[in-house]
Amino acid sequence: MRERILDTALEVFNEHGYDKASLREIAERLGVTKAALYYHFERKEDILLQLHLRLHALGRQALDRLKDLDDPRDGLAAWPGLIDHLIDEITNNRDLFLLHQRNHNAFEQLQDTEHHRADHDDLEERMERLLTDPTIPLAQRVRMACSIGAVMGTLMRGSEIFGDVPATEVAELLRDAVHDLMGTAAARP
Amino acid sequence: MRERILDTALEVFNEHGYDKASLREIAERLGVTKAALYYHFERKEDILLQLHLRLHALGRQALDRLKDLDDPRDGLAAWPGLIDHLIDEITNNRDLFLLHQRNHNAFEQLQDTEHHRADHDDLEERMERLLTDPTIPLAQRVRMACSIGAVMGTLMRGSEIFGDVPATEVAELLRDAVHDLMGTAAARP
DNA sequence: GTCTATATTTCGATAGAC
DNA sequence: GTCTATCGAAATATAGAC
Repeated sequence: MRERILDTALEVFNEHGYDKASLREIAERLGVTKAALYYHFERKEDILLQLHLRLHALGRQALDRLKDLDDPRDGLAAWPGLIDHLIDEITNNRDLFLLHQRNHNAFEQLQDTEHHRADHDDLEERMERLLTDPTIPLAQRVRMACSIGAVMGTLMRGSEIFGDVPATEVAELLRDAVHDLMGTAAARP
Repeated sequence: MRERILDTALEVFNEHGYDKASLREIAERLGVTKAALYYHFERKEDILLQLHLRLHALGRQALDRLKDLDDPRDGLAAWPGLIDHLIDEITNNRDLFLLHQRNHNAFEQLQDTEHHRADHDDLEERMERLLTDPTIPLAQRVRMACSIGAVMGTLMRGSEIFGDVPATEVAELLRDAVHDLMGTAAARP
């Protein structure tokens, strides 16, 4: 039941935005009442938190692979694999990524109240640490940020723009584009 | 005074998100009361609408330039100029773009209630029309979407990641990156 | 144009029965 | 685990004086 609530909440949150989405509507879609939700989650915020953890789990393994490299600069070699992974994950979990992107403020305020800051080692912070790593040339870091933005920006609104094109075809073109984007970076100082 | 309200509202909206931002806080920062705001704007929604129009004005001229081309495929030649323009506009109006990106749902619900759909010819719709234009090869359209995502994604979180780097330097690297991204696209079928 | 009230609504959250 | 009923808070919005 917890999972059913989370699935439905994800739907409603994406339709109205987290703030304007009401627990009443979530409950109604599940055929129960508001109070029933409070048996499974203490606060509305906790529902969002669990969805955040879903998202976090998706990225953890990918970033762990990068982290285990001895030399952070080897990250460049691992980058294409990371991007491929990202493309797959966004394609398979677009709702989750959409929620995160379009409710940025809600997720930010989540971290303020978050009690378990110690263990959860936020996904975005790790990405930020990577993009600010001074041992990586600035030009490359900019291109890393570009590639992430390109993948996100293209796939997020994917269904509206490239909705009539097979997802695998878009993914392929996307990989090509990012390849060109990162490829020439190594040739520069 | 209207402009002062809009400026302050933009600040508060970006700090707490549109939904959680209260008119009380906006009024307090201006040293007036809530009721005073209602003399200048009929509803909270109208404040957001005016900020939307500010954003819309920024993009209109750029897209108009593209629109006036006889052959839509000439858009490819004009694309680098459009991207340069976009980079400048985001750099000079980051708060406005941030508001739009991080409160997507609020802006969506804005259009539902919007009375003046006729004239306002939404910026996003025009961009979407361009990216779905079937006379442009799919590979190029994907790269157009990529370049927009790259610019947005990099500059939006710019102050947090590349905050210690001069904006002009980031912009320069960004232009290079987008150039490589679009450059090789022409060489493909 | 700005103020002091106050009306109205909606939502998150709780208490206690079943 | 789910229900009915209700509380309390907060926000948008309005009425009318100055």
